[in-house]
Amino acid sequence: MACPPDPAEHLDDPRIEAYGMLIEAHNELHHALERNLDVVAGVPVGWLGVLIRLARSPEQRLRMTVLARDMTMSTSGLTRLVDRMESGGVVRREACAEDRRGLLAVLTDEGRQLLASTAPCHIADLDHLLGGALDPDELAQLTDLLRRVRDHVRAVGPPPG
Amino acid sequence: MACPPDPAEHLDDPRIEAYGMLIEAHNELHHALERNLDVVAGVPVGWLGVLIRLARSPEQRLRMTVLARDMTMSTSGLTRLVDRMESGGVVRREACAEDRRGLLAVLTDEGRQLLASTAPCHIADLDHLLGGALDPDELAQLTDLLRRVRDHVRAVGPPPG
DNA sequence: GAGGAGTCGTTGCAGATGCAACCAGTTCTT
DNA sequence: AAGAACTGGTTGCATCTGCAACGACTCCTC
Repeated sequence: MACPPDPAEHLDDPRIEAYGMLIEAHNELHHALERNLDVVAGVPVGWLGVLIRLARSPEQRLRMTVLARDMTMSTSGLTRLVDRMESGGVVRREACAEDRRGLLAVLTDEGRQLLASTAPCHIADLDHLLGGALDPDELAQLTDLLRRVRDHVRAVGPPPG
Repeated sequence: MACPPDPAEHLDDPRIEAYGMLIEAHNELHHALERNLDVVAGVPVGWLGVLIRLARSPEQRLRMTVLARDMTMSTSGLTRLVDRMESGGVVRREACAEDRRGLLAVLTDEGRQLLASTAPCHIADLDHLLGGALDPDELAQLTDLLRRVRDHVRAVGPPPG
């Protein structure tokens, strides 16, 4: 009930705490993965995200726009990322047959090779970091909760352009 | 069992999926909050993080280093962030009595005021975005799982410098 | 108490990101 | 079928970030 010296009135709100944890868990995990993967393979984690998504897609190719949405980044951000990866030879841009505006990011042989050589390391890191904290059931729970948050936010507000 | 055209062998690993969801939920939420808060108040979300942490601390002040750790960012990143916030008049740097190397980031009256005026909006956004996706029990579950991930990663690997 | 190792915070620098503006191509309207 | 409205992707620009290197200070060791 203090007045001037207590601006922390509603600041222990469970939603604020949840969001804080989301940021902190994300950042800690990101930094740890980035550092390790960079040391052993010299590959940024973002590249893996693209490589994995392409590898999972039919024909190992995806439209720039949908790849940007999948990566939850802006199209301009994805343009630069694909630029770098194309310079690195792991993806290639291909014209889109049905829509002459469109471009497809395509996994190259070199990209498949890079993915094959780094994925085991990435999974081992992830197992070390996530598997060490949560058992498989809890991990599945976490994934489910996060998916629902993601889907709801996507449904409510539009993504960045 | 395909050979050349199936690089997606172990790519549906639950740990990869969990990490992907963490990134996507984080990014979607971050963008949505940022856009809205920027429109209504012109304040970056990162500022709120600092303001909230300071407001919750005794004397509304925190050492730069511990603030950086709390924010899960590098000390150099925090230096610049506090620079900007100090220019904006919402925090102030104070010398540390016990350690003459150290500095304390201190919440100013203006900072308290900014927090008071933006926190309700922030909480409303969060309620809209998180509360719309998860009920209170699930939110608490999510927070708990994320906290365990954060703590484990922190314990295993050192933070960035 | 002198010297070396370690910590605190800042700065130069390079890299990555988003927004706004833009051109090319598509689709809707009339 | 012509023009308006829209979508897909790239670019200029500003911002934010982390790492490495640095000076200031502290603490431990001898």
